[in-house]
Amino acid sequence: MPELPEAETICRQLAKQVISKTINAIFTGDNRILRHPKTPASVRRLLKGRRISDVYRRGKAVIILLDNNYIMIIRLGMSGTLKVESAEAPFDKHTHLRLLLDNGEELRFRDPRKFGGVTIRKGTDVDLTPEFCHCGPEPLSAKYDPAYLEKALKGRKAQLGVILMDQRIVAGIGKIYSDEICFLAGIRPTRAAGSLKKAEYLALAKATVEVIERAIGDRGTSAKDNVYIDAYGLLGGFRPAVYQRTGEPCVKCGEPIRRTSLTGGRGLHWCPKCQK
DNA sequence: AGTTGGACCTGACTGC
DNA sequence: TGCAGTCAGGTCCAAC
Repeated sequence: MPELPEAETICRQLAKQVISKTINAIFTGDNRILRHPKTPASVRRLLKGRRISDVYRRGKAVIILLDNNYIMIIRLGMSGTLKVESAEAPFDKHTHLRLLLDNGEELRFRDPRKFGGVTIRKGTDVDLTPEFCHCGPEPLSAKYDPAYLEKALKGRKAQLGVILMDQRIVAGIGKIYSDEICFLAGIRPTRAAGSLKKAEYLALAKATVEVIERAIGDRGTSAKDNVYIDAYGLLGGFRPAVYQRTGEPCVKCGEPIRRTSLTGGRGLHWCPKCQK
């Protein structure tokens, strides 16, 4: 499922293909993925004839900046993909948005599970939009350091593994990397987030940066039942140490990986020996 | 305010 | 073989 490294990979690939292209036509599929505005007519009005001036990432979202000072926010949900293809290439029923570019190619948003969506807002600063005005710092920014973490997590009783996925605390982390960061930091994701010692906040901050940088280097993660592919249709190369490895031996000590259930079939994965 | 848990959605998988 | 049931999870929302 696309988290920060997956979204970053897609952004870097898309940037090369769509920046400075003009959107000549807009075709929609299932309109439920249109979050704001909600109608195809409004989306067409805002996008038609616009030139794409930039593509970048914020958290897990792909941000497309338009020359009319509007921002398109594309959330990939858990099964969303973005691809540039020839307008002649076939597309299936899960392709919900197609933007025809002036070079005869189409930027296509496909999302079978429809957890993703497209939002268009006025402005040039995504952090001022309702979608991101409460979003936490990027984990690879200077703002995200041990002192920030300690302050943000102080007094919090929720499990660390859950808090790390809270986009208001830190942007871009989901299930895979929450598990992986806790493992690398040697801290159980089931611990109350506010119970960490100073050295542990330091370890957590360091582990976050290391895991995210490594995952970006590997172009993201494609887990067992995971449908993530990048903008070139390739699978990610990151191999999780604990995520979805319940019962399998820990890569460091061989102890079977444990899984703690959360609500809705979700779970935290961790090594009972390596993580305290 | 912080925390918990259900709903959304569908392909892939499991079990009878 | 076929069909019902289960699982996965990002985000939003309701309820304690």
